Amino acid sequence: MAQTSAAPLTRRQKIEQKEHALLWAARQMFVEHGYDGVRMAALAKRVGMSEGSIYSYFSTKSDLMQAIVIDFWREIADGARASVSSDDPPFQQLCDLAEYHLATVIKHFDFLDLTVTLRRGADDNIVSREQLRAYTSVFDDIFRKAVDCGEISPDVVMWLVRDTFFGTLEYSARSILGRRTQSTSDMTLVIDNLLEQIQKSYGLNTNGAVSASSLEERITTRLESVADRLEGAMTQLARDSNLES
Amino acid sequence: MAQTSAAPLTRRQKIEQKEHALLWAARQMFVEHGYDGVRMAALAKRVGMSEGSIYSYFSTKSDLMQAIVIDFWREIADGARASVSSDDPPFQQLCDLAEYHLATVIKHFDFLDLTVTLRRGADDNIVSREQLRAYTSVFDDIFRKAVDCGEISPDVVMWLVRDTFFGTLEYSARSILGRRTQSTSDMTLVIDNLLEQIQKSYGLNTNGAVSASSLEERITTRLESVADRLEGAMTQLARDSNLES
Amino acid sequence: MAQTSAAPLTRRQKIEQKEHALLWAARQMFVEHGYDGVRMAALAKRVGMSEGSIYSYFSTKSDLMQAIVIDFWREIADGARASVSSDDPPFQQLCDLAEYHLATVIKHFDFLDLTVTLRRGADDNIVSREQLRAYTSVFDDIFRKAVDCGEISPDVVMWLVRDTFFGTLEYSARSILGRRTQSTSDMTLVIDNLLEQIQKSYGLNTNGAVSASSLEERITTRLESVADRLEGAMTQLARDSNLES
Amino acid sequence: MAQTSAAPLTRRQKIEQKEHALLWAARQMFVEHGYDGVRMAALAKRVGMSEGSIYSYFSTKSDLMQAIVIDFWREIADGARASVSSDDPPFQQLCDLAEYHLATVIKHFDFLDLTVTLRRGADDNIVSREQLRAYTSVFDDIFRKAVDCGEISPDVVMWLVRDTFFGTLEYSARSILGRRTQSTSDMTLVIDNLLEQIQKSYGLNTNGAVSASSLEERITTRLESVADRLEGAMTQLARDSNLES
DNA sequence: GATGAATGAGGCTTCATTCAT
DNA sequence: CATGAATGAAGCCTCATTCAT
Repeated sequence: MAQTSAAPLTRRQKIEQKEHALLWAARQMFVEHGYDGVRMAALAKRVGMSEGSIYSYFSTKSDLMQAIVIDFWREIADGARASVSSDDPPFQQLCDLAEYHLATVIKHFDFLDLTVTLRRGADDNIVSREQLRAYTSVFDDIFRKAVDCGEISPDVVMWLVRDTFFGTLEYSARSILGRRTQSTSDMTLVIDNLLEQIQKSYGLNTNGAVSASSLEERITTRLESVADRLEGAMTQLARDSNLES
Repeated sequence: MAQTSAAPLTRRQKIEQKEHALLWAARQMFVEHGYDGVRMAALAKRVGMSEGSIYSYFSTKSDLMQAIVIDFWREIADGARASVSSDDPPFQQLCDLAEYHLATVIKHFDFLDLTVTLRRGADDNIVSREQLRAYTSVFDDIFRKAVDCGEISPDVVMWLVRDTFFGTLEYSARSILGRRTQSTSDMTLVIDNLLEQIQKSYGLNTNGAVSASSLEERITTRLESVADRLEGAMTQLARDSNLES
Repeated sequence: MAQTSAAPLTRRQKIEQKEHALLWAARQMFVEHGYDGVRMAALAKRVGMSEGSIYSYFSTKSDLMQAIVIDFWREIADGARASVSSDDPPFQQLCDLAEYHLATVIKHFDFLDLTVTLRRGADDNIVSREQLRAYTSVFDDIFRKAVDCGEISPDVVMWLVRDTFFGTLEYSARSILGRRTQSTSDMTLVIDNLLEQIQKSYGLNTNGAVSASSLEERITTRLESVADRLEGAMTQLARDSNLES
Repeated sequence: MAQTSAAPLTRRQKIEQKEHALLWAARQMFVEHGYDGVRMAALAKRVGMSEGSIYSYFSTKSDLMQAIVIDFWREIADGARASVSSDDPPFQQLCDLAEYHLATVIKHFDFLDLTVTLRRGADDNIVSREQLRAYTSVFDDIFRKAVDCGEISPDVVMWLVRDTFFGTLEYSARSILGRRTQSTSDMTLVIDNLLEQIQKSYGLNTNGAVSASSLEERITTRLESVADRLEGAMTQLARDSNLES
């Protein structure tokens, strides 16, 4: 805003602009033709650069891809966070997140597919697990809040629900895309069904079976949470040690 | 019949034997290095054939891959069918199927991943959707029986449950594999949780058999899981430390 | 005739029969697909032999081709000799030979072309010059007789006439084949023209026999030719118009 | 302009220079070893490029060959036109053309042979008939002029003479090359003989036999010429009609 | 003898990356 | 700094010929 319309910020800005164009064009091409289906020469022509220039932005085809993927995940992670309003009750937030996730997976299916494809790049792991974790943490935060609010029983194992949540949505997305026509009502159906299930199975306000969980149960749950933290700490420790070498 | 057990079945049998060996070796290599990562020359050397010979069995690298995938799906579809005994009540069958599926997905994760990768093979669709349908039909059959038996409400939309079923299991498999160590108790946890959810959400008799599983039993399972993970993390830590030397 | 109908002359005869079938099938395939376009495997299937068997008749693909070519040349050389009756005056014989040659070149053009192709087989000269000489000797014999008879001046250089003779006919064949439609009157035209030229240029008796052919006869021939060509052009035009639909 | 004569014309010129070298080297090798006998690797080494570089000039081995052939025909067609001086009487021009053609065919015999070989390239017609027509048109032009000048009888069918002309020369070239030694006197002999024949058979100024052609003869000839034009017009019409679709 | 599976040496072509201009 | 021609290492596949059965 401090910048008047005609003021050309040569240098840095121009460069970032080009990098952006490059990333965007590359992303489209990768989705369309697959990683191996894109030739650097074709990409260069598409963005109006020379092949050599691309290499001044990203030193490798694989690097370029990685940058795209990172951007993508940051983008949809932000979207996920934005899709829920922290004022709503956690359950509503979960519902919003589900809606966002399903819609996103369907919209960017090809790209996600490509992403998966590249988790197998033998030599160089283009897509890391970190990016995924950043995304799922949105769910985790809401979930923990739900527990705090008493909407969900504290002895529910989070990862079980998380896996059900994302697993069901992802598979449903594939299933929906497999059909001839994608009706939004199918999406609504999936989300309602999923949330209802979670509500019935783990919710507190219903007089469900889970509420009968005994004291012992709670004890083990706590133990588990301790184990979680311990494990996390240890893993971190191990990783740090490795990186030093 | 004129031929005793140990007799050499010249000609045809020998060839089938070789084809089998070829398929097997190729499968291993594809899983290990990915489709594009496998060079026909390397494969030839691995099975002890010449490059040219491979082409008398499969006229194309892509053909070979396709044969492998078809075999694989037939194999696990058969396994799925065999994993359930039709005498059991449908819910038990679903439980058995879940167990089989989760175990299978975990065991053959790399291969399945590869399979997904190839669904994007632009020009030639190496992996068809038919094979998948043949597999999921096992679930459908059981589900329908469950409805007939009155174990599941007749107004439940089958594909919703199917997507939840496979989606949860698949994602859980990824999640489990993502951890340093795979404990069988985690798998049990996932399956119990899934089935319980289905039971609660779609079952007709609320006081179902599964929920009757004794509290002690479940506590034990949880404890085992916690112990497993701690142990795993520690082992991993130790191993990592060693690598530094 | 020494051989009764049902008497199977096993061994030698059967073999020669097979060799004949092989040569014939190979010839057809070579003409159709060119030397390099024929795979020994395909040939084997076509004649109903195994690949290995072929090699017991001809130790090399190139050998096989050579045998075919030799047979071919012997065949048409015999045909050439048969096309002229030694009772006729030499000039008439030359005329018959020309007719035979032009017809033969047109009929077997593809094969002759193939033959030429192989004269360039760098390492192994599949088609030798001997075969050609055996063929052209038919011309030479007649020519010499013509000189002896006094029909042709003794101081004419034979090879000059021979080259004119075969050269004109071969090129004309190409030229005729290049047209949309092949009319026989074109062939007659070419032959008459050629012989008349030879007559005029090298003949001794100016008022030779050929020139004695009645005027009416020649006019008729010309008219036929004109009609043929007009008809051909029209047919072609009609056909082309149809293709537009 | 700022660039002196000897200055290096970087970029484009250098490339064209390389392309030229490539074409030339390839031509030599193709003539020497035949189309299939030339390996791209060997060619690359010969011109001092890398294999890959060749493909940035010609996207295919076949393309390369085609370019060579086109160049060749343009070259000799130009040569043919240059070999005759339009000031000379047509007959002299024909004589010069014959000399040029015979010398050219002998000089480039191997290449022409190769050219013929490739007219049979099953899938892709490497050598088109157009190129040949462009060449023979030189003859046609002179011939028509000769008719106009009254050197040749107007009722002579042009293609008959054309076929005799080129056919005789080509065959003679083969014949001369077949001999141990190529004497120029043989070439002179062939040309003199050919021209004399044409002179005697079709020339007007001699009191040859042709001049005796009766009135009827002339009538048919005229008819023929009419047919020629009609045919030409029709063919053209047909071609045009097709191109419209 | 007949068979046809096996061989294995290349052939053409592609393409990420570099580097002289 | 940008350019884009050059590189060159493989990759997949073909096919005449052999030889164990």
